[in-house]
Amino acid sequence: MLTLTQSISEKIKKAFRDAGYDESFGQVTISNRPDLCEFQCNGALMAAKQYHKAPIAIANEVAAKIEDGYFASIEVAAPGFINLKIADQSLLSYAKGMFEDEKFGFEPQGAGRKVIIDYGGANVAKPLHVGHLRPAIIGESIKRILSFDGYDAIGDVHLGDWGLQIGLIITELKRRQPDLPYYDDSFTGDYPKEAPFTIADLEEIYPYASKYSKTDDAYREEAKHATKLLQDGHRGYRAIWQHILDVSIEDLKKNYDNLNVHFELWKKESDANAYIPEIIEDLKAKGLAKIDEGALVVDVKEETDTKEMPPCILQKSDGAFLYASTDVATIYERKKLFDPAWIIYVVDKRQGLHFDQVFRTCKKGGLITDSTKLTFLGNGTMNGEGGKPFKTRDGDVLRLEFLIKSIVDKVAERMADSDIPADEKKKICDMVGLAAIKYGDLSNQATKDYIFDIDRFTAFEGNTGPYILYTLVRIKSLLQKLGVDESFDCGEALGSQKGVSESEKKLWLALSGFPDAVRKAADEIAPHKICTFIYEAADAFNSFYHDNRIISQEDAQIKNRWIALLKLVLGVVEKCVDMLGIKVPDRM
RNA sequence: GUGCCAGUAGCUCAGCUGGAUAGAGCAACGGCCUUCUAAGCCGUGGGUCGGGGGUUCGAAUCCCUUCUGGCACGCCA
Repeated sequence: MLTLTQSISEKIKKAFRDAGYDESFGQVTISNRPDLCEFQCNGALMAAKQYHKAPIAIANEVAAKIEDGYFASIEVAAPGFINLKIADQSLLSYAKGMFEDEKFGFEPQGAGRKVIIDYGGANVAKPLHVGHLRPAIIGESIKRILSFDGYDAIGDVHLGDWGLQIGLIITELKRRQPDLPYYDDSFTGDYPKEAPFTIADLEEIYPYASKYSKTDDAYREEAKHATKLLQDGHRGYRAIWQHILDVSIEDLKKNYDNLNVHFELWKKESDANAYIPEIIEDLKAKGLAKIDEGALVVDVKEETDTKEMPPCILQKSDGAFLYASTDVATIYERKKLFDPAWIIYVVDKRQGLHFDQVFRTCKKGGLITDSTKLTFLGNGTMNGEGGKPFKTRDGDVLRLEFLIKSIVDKVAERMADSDIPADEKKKICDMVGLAAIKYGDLSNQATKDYIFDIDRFTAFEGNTGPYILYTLVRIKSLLQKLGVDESFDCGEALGSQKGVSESEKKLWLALSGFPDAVRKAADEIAPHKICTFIYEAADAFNSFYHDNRIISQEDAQIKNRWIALLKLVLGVVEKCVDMLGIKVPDRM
């Protein structure tokens, strides 16, 4: 079905046509002057130039042609705006269509197309830290939005398991436990099933080794060498690597689960490793990959470049592969295994140049064709107070679980007086805390840096996740008190326009913007547009709620229409919140 | 040095494919709870949209320039 603005636009376009003008000027938008009208058309202003005519004259001619009955008022305002108010019955009739549609009037566009969203960025052997939060939250939301838009949306965690970090751990572990069989080249038996370390050990070993390698060149060289040996298939190192994977992935799954972030694919950089040699041979054969300063590189400069564009390095002078190699190979692998129409990377924006190089290499080398769109969605950084990077008091990166805990604790403080049983309350605090974090994050543009202020996010007033949840909980509670069940016929309840108040109409209008809002969010891969819609709907609902006593309403027709309204608010907003990856409690 | 991004109310952010009086939340101030959850609602004050040019009937939005801040620029990921 058409969205409300589309369907109004159709009528205005017809009027432009009937008045002898190009119908493209009939596009209608939601009014930016709600005091004057609900919808506006600026087409007469734009048509004035082409037809060499005063805009006001065009507007008047067009307004005279607009079909009567659908609108409550049609006004022309200087210098040439056409201002429209929709009639109650037209609006309710549109709302009826939303009820009857599985997606509330939203027309999916992605059917039959596969999109892979790469938004994990987690590394094995390293705990999730605050830097992992944004890609996880944004990526999960984009996946849900695109899935709603009909795409076959696949989230891939794409674990970092193949770089120097593993070499560092192997080296450090060797220093600490040199007698382990993994380091004995003459060992031919089976390696132990059990890892010689726990996740807690790894979380200590890696930072230590990383730090130490910066002060000791020989140590660093050894780690690089270990990385190379691992990639070349060193048996013992492969076994250690497998232990690291086993221990880490279990822990990561648990942590992502707690965030309500889920991946369809748990692929790893190493999975793409097998493709690297053939890709390199191919690129060499095509004359694209060349030795430069000892490294194997692909020149990715383009004539239109206005900036320096360093080549994409596929193989280091010591023969080892690196970040760019695995990313190129990953795209190749994805093309081969899934042939997606679209691959979206939700990764820190500081990696923009790297992905530019990788994408160009893939396109130049024919590893990917025009049938697969590549998008780099660089997310901005989450900063602490004063816009400075989020650190602990000691200056270390803050672990994600600590951040979440501090938010949930604040929520619990707020809920201390509630008489909800402790175990249920705990679950509610988790949900509300996560909603505070996610809504706070997603209501900002994904590509911009933003300030995460714990006190502000846990304040629970204004445009926040908890406010949204509170609103939904209110509605749930109302419907429960009203005893409304599935059999309630919303369509029939919309038959009467009796006594539609201003606040009620505003709420219907707000809800009718759902298809447009989701369309924009999907087309622009911009979850914050969903947040804007949610807030406007919640705001309109709370005004309506304040103005009208629903349960005690005696007129059955009005009461039933209000029940339908409640159901539509709940259905639409819950859908939106779900697209953000936020869960709604039954009470709070 | 080259390039990218940002600069909008005291604070945090929307708005940016040109349109009417630039919006919201927080903070400040003033109202509203014997009545469906006050984590709410209603209202007041607060902005030469970093500065300067230009294009246009019309610019926060497009172009140029300049200042400030952040980031990235060959063998880390």
